Amino acid sequence: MLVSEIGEQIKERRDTLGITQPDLAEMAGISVNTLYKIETGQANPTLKVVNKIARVLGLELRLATKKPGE
Amino acid sequence: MLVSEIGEQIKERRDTLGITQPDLAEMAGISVNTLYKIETGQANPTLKVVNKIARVLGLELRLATKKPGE
DNA sequence: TCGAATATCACATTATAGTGTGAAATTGCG
DNA sequence: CGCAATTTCACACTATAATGTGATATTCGA
Repeated sequence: MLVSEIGEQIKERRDTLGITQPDLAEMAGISVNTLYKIETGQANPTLKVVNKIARVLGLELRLATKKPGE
Repeated sequence: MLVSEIGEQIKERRDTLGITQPDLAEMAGISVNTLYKIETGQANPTLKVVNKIARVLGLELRLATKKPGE
């Protein structure tokens, strides 16, 4: 999964939950700046930061075996 | 998924494939130092680095919806 | 058991992720 | 339309991930 795709997914999920960037950033304990950059694919975040965001969004980072088709 | 768990999973997979740290590092285009730290849970890697390693190991980073049980 | 391969570790340096500030766009609702 | 909330953005600064080097441990097969 590309970094930019992770960003899109985060934005999608955030919109679904009706949360603003400042609110999600606050809840995740990161800066709005960082969140904005991640969502727009301008960042290469660390696992910790992605995990913080994921937890708030009810998502989870996984390292899964890649199947040929996907 | 915790950072340390990602490291364990990477080491497991690497051992399964019978690849050495230097070889995996070389194939992934990162330093042995970085790989070692990730495997031993001493690092907080970026998505790019994890992706590089995952590709070589036939793994894939996913942001999945977390289910209540897990 | 001895030696080569491999893994662990410390340390200094470089590259870059993350923050803070403040301002400009954009969106959306009254 | 106006106005407030939200998002996008630039810039300088700080924190830290990643590298390079070299040395020490550990593993493991001949």
